[in-house]
Amino acid sequence: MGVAERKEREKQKRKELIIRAAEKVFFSQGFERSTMDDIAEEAELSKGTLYLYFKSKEDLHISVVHKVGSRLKASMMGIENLDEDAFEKLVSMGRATIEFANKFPDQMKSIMLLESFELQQTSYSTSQLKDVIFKDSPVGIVIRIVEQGVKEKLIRADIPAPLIAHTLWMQMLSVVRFVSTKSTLIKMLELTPVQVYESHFELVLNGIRS
Amino acid sequence: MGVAERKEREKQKRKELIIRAAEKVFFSQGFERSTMDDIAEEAELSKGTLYLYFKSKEDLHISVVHKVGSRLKASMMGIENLDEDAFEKLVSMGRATIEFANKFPDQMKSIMLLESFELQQTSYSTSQLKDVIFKDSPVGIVIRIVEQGVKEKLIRADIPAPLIAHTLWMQMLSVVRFVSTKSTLIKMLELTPVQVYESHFELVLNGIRS
DNA sequence: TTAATTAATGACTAATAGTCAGAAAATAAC
DNA sequence: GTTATTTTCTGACTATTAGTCATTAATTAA
Repeated sequence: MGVAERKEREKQKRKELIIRAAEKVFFSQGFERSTMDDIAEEAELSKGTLYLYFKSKEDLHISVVHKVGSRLKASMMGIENLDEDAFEKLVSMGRATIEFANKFPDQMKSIMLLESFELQQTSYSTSQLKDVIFKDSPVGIVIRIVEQGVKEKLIRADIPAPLIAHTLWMQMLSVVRFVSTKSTLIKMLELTPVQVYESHFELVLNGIRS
Repeated sequence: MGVAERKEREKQKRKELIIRAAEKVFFSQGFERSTMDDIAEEAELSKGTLYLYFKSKEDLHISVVHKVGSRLKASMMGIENLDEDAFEKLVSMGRATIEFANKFPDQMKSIMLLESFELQQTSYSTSQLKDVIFKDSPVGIVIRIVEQGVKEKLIRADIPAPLIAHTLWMQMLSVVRFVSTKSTLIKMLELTPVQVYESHFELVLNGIRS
């Protein structure tokens, strides 16, 4: 009798529904401004019900950001299989990230916020940790591209590939953060975001060249 | 008659007193957990008085973080005048930052948070902006060191020095953030924080070498 | 000494995250 | 088909706390 299974599926559906409603509310009003009542109304459920599926507003927020993160990752999945060398792929991934940040600035900010916070407070087992890091974040892809680059003798082999990959990803996030938070400064320096990004690629790729 | 001046000084003193009290409370309980009543009690003032000096909890928070930021900067002031070449100075500044982050992890986190947020929401005039960026953040020092490096022909001249400097500083913050938020991951990769930092210096300085 | 100005207070309001006893709906038992 | 049991949902309620403001106290000027 598949009743339990169906209920399980329905539960998951409700959860998704709530996440969708919360995403809508969070990104239209901002996290702080959004109340659980707003989200409940958007989801056409009562507030109490939200707490059956998420233990707190913060918990719901994390689910939303995870969802956004996996969307960014999805937008990059194609790049790994292109017929390009490692450097070209890394630049393509960078450009995809920039494009995402331009199209969905708030979503990008939330991803960066997640990357800054999550692991310090939550405690995962080692195996769960792998999932968390590699499921939503694009860093898993970057690692494989760096490994490809080491094989191609394009990227230096004296530093472990995963470390290079994480460094690249952090640096990518930091330049996106810079452009989005310091745009006034960039104008003041008589630069454009494009110049900042291009210099970033130039500096960073020069650093990892073998 | 210097009454107005004395009063002005006393006002400033009160403000400092409140900032000190708030710093104590914020860093012992965390920002979210700290209530304005806690801070008022620590400052031996009533809550209403806090609002005579700061327009909101967030405003007070920003003042506290600015103070912490200028302390980090102060700990670096000496380096600029050492008898070292630009690369050595940059590494020294990096190490000073790491040391600060190890000694005062919460304070460092708050600085990183400030660097992510501030400018997007507040609106300064161009001249004020310069102050905000260069008064508390160590980036002003980094710019001068990079300029020295360009003169010494150690650092590439094809990218504007301020842009290189900002990139370096962002990257420094991002590696500190990485080490502090992803320590479990670093262990998983069988690495140590020291290795992560050393690779960072190696990659980054290699990138800017002329 | 009195008037006027400035600073400080803390009881009060408004907003909202999270709870929980009871209602409603779905499922199982007979 | 009816009743009992389990699951899901509800929204009124509580607790907390940021921020306000009428009142009081202290300081300065007249």
